[in-house]
Amino acid sequence: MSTESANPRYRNERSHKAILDAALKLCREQGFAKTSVDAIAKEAGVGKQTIYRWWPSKAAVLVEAIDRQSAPSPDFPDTGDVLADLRDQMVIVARYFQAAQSSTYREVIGAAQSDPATAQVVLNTLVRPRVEGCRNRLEQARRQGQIRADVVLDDVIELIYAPLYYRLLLGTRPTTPEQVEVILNLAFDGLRPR
Amino acid sequence: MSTESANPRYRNERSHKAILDAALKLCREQGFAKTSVDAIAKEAGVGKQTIYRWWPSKAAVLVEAIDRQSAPSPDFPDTGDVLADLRDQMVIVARYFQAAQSSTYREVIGAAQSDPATAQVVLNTLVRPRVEGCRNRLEQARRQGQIRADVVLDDVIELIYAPLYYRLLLGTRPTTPEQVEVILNLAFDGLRPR
Amino acid sequence: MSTESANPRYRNERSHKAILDAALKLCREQGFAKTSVDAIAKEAGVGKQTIYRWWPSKAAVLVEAIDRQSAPSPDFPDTGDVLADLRDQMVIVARYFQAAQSSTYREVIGAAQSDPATAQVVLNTLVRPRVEGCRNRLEQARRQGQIRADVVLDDVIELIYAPLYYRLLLGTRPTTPEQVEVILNLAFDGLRPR
Amino acid sequence: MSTESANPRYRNERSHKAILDAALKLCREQGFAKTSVDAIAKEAGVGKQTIYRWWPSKAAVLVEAIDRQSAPSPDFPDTGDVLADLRDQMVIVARYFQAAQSSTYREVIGAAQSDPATAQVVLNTLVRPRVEGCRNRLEQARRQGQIRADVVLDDVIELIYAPLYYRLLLGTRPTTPEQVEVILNLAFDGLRPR
DNA sequence: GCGTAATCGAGACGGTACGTCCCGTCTTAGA
DNA sequence: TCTAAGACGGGACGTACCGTCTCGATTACGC
Repeated sequence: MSTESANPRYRNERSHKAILDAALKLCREQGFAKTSVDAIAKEAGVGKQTIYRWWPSKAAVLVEAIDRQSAPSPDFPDTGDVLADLRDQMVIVARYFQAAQSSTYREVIGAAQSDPATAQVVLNTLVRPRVEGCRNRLEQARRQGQIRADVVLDDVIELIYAPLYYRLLLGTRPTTPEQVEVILNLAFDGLRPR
Repeated sequence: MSTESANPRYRNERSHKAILDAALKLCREQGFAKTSVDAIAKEAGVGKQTIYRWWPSKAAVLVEAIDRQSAPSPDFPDTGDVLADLRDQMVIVARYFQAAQSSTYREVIGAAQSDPATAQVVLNTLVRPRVEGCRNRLEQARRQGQIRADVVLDDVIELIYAPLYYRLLLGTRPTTPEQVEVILNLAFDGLRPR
Repeated sequence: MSTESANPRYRNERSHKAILDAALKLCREQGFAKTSVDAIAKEAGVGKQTIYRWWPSKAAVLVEAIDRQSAPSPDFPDTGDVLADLRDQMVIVARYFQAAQSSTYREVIGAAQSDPATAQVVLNTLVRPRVEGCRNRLEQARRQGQIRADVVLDDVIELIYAPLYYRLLLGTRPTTPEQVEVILNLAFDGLRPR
Repeated sequence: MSTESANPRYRNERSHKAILDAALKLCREQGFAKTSVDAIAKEAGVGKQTIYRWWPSKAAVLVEAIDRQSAPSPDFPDTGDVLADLRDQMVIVARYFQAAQSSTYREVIGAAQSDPATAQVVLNTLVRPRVEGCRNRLEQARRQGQIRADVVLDDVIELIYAPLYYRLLLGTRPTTPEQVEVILNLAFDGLRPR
């Protein structure tokens, strides 16, 4: 880990951008695991130290790059119909998980399993802000009586988003827009026979 | 990858067991990522070649070890009450995910994100057999009218197990028996206000 | 190498002194090889650029520092007895070579083996002026008939001083006042049996 | 430094030879200081670890290479005339010091100034065996009355060889066959006027 | 005493090399 | 004949310094 002082006053923005771009490009071409910090530095025309000065690990670089340039926006639609809004947003996520670029995201989450620092930054940078957006939207829906009043919203979020992550990370089946329909159907109407 | 012929006729069972034990022990002590094949071989008192002869990677060793000695059994209880049986089994899973030993499982799933071969073996050895047990139990429940007739069972399985994996792999909150209650409540009764 | 104009008019004497002191101090504490320019700059409370502005290399800094503050004076005693004067001066050198501080001198000569610029500055700053003093003294001695008339003085200087450097740089034996006696005895009387 | 066990039983002689050759070649081409261990490994078609397994440093590799393939033999001629034998052997040394290949030797001695381990290996491998040969020859000469009976032989060796090293390492003048004549003349006949 | 220009401390930068770790394969000697 | 031990070629790691550069801030000179 770096022992640098890293005063952001002196940060070179050109290099910063070049590193994020190079990291994403190399991961797209050969995967996160086969992308070395050396290679990112070389591709970005940057010294390796410059990477270690500003990020604690390769994974941290990619979390930032994914957050800025790859992952779906944390903004949540609001048309008044929570079911429709959830469907729209989840379909975006499902399509992102299906797309080639999501494999970097997948690998970064993989790396987080062995490195608490990476897990933190994944959670805080990639997951939390997007959960936040969803929670706000659900809060309003609950106020408007579109969902049960007695639920804990984070439980709801997990219930409907977790199946997408499950497929992404366990690779059981691809995530599809149809899956989103199924999830929302089951989640809203329940499993109990009527 | 090994190019050995690996005739199981010559397989030394003492070494086989020693390798699985050593692998689990070292992962418990220092994590999967910091456990090298060299170290497993040394700990098991075995040549490195012996490991590569029978498994394609460190992860594959641990998949087998976890399946045999660590993960919850694929057998599913059947008391006639599907909700109670699900709860019982899911609580076992939740407790396993909370326990220290699950971190090896977690890291192996992490490693699978960057290695399709590992992903395959995780899916086939660890996930599928346990999903199978659950699917059989749900099938009977559906026949008995305890859950809706129109659901696809794998979708149901994902709906209720995915939140446990979500917490395990994203680290949002610990998995607890209480979470199991919440999940089953939401999943069976639905989010829609009555 | 610096491309600065480095007009000495603007030279900050406080910094100049601080750099020489810091360099010597760090070399004393941890050796020349482990002393980095960064460390000298930090120790001296000076920017790195300030060092590179006035010296072409770390070695050059230390040559100046040694010349000013560490090495024996280039002045040569003259009592009329050349043998006694040589002995006195050589004993000073021998003692200096034995002292801890000489290890910086030793390492600088070592660095000069790989860098012609350093070799030049060592020769011109540290060696030549001291050889000069010795040559003048020998010249007078020869005029007074205290040594053979047909010798080339630089050959004599090498003959008697080289053994001290030999021990210093090859580390065969420590340089001692006794060694000085032996050298002068052999050099003046010759090896041939009488 | 290596923590390997380095059991010579398993040493690959082809690699051993390739490393020594590559090291000498690169030092000849670009100097010892600019020759990196990486470069030697690449040139030799060898992993870097294989170098660190058998030698503690780049300098140690070159000491062995120089001893085997570059430096004058430790064998000392014996024609019965010690002065002639010394002259012959010293001329070989003087010529070696003048030749381009000696610059590697020079730089290795330079590196030894900053690293006691290298100093040891230079002394034991390169210097001592050659001094030994000379001492034996001088011993015989003394027995035969060709040199004074009261001298310590190592002092004599230093007296006559040190000037060659002095010129080599301080770079005052090139070492030449003529210098050898001068040294022997001064050393045998002494500085005192007759 | 004022404006300009060079120096100053600080430290980021593109690079090179370091010495270590581990990979997966190959070799050796001995049971 | 198979195994443990471990050497091998190779690649990546994270660190230490190199010598240059870019910042504002300070300092010293000539007008």
